[in-house]
Amino acid sequence: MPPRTPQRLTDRIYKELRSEIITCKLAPGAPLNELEVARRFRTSRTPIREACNRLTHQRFLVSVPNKGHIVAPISVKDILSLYQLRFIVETACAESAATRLNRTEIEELEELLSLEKNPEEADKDELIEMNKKFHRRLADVSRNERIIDLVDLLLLESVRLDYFLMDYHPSEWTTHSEIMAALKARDGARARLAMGGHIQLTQERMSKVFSSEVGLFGSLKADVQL
Amino acid sequence: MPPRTPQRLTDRIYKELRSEIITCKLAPGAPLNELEVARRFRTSRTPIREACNRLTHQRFLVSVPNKGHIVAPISVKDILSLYQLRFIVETACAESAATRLNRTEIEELEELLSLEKNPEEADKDELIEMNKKFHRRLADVSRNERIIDLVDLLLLESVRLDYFLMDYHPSEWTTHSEIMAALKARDGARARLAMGGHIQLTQERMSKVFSSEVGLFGSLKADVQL
DNA sequence: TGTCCACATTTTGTCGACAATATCTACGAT
DNA sequence: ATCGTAGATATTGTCGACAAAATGTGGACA
Repeated sequence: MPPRTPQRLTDRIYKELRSEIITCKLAPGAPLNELEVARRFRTSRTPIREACNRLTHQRFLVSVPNKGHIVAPISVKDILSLYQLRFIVETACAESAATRLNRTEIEELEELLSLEKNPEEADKDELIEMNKKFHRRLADVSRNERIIDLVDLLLLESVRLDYFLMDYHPSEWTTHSEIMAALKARDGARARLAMGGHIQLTQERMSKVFSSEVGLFGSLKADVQL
Repeated sequence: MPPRTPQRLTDRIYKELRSEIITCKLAPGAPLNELEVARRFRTSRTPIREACNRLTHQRFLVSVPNKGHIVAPISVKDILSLYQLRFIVETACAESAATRLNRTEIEELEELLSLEKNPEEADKDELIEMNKKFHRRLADVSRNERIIDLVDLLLLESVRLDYFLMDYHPSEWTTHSEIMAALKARDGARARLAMGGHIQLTQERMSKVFSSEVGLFGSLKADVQL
């Protein structure tokens, strides 16, 4: 039998739209017309609607009943709440991972991070992807599907921020070396602290860049709420 | 103008179905036929489908493409993962709430808990509702919509467990007095510990009752995975 | 000139029908 | 007798059309 060709339109469109939102090909705040999207994908509105519903519940879209959808705006408040939740969940993941990772898994993680040995000359898209995978794998060891799905979603939102701020982004890079060291030392408390520091640092840079650079542009100012 | 009469069918049906699942009027593992539900609500399948999609993404249903939906089964693994996530998120909420609650809010919480002064003679439904409100309000003070929505969802799932195990449930009641005391003392660390203990205790009781009592019934055994 | 109302337009919400897919059953070949 | 297969059946996936709601526009009237 063929591997996996037949997929639901809904799923295909969902992934496609989500990807466009994450990479900011669909800009934050941009309106999304169902009929228009349907024409673009050459389908009826039904699969579009289902995809939009999913995206709305995952905060990639904002929908007003009987009015329409817009791509979720980005605000400092939003950035803060996102990283606050990541802090809470991922520090817990890091702590438990420290005692549960086996040698092979640790080696895999380290190999993954080899990209950031010289972050200056690495491709930004690759760094973003690597970062996502690293955090994702730490969530994986929880073996808790709820946690994995949650972290996955939060990481996707973070990636969207990465793409959104990429142009303004100074090429600073928050490394994972301290987390890695704590994991190798099998030190849960230290891993928790390292992860907490990592996320907090990332959040501070993100919100700083966002409020200082992006806030200056009038067209985007509407999305900024203090 | 009238307050808010006109509501989307989708929303109405979503809430209705969710409520039936939570109260176990729709039993775990029971199949859900779209056409059947549509006939029951006297609508077309469209609003049903949208409601089912939402319920699936919130883990109230399990859907297999081109096959159908069943009400999400309950397993010990599931109970553990639910309470593990609640532990992570709600301990953080309790800690920050301890320093952020004002006097009025503390009084409101205490009044809410007056029901459990003598839990033996209280109505079980009321206790369940009270418990949900208490945890929900602690999440509220985070002022973080992501956290609030997440806790809300996890609480709804917990309530479903309450209803499911209600018949087998010994009338033990895990009080909130220690949490309340820590909040009144404005002691964040203590509130975190108290909340952690509270959730862990609840989880232990839940999974014990589930595996010992429910596991004995053949019709339900299929849902139990270790 | 400003306000209000009716109508036209646009967009989402719902519907019934049909297509695609999976499951079940009966029949036939070995 | 068993396995495989072809057709029948049931259920979900997709579609195009219509209904309902919200918004925009123009004119009548004070």
